[in-house]
Amino acid sequence: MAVLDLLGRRWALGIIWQLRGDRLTFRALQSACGGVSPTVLNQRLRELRESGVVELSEREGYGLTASGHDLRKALEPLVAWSKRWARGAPASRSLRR
Amino acid sequence: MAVLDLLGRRWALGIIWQLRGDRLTFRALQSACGGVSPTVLNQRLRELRESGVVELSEREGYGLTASGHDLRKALEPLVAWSKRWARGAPASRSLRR
DNA sequence: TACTGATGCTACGCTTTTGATAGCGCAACA
DNA sequence: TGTTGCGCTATCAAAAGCGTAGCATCAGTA
Repeated sequence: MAVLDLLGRRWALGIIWQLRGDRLTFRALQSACGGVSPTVLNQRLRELRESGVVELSEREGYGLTASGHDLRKALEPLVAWSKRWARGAPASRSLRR
Repeated sequence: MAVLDLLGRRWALGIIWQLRGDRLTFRALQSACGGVSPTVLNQRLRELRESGVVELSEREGYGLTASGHDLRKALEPLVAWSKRWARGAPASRSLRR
């Protein structure tokens, strides 16, 4: 299941989720993701671009490809679940780092 | 989006996916995930248990909770997407480590 | 009473990944 | 000619992950 390898890296899911609406510049994306280090952001973006999920246009910045939008749609049940989960399990959010 | 933090760690999605059917013992789960080190597996399992997604029964090993099964269902569109993606983008699977 | 095998899990040392910060090269603009 | 914003890289420290070995416990068995 290669997709779990692609998406099971830190920020990968978040990046896709942040790009669900308008296109974002590198720096906008960086701050939207809570200040990821540019090293990792760039690495993730490279992987996602090589996977055909994310694309960069010079004018408008980063955005999802058609395939990426499909992926974002496939993520929606997950987000719906997470909302239910956040409501139902308030003690569970304390993951120490 | 705390769920992306929980699930955006290595093996987290895979563990949930492996538990979709029967319950598995620690070691069975370990080999089902391609030989994850017990250190990481145990840490992920602890996080997932604290989040109420996975549970351990002494008799039958690890399995999903009701919430965990919901999550697994929410993951199905993602798996469907990944199959399409694997078919359509054969050049994309080469993520260097 | 050992002995055997399976369980969940920890300890250790090392590699890889991620993080924080600074800054480069470039282009548009004033 | 400076300034601003862009994508992105360099560097180094910290955190996460990995591989291996092994512990403690319990059930079955001889």
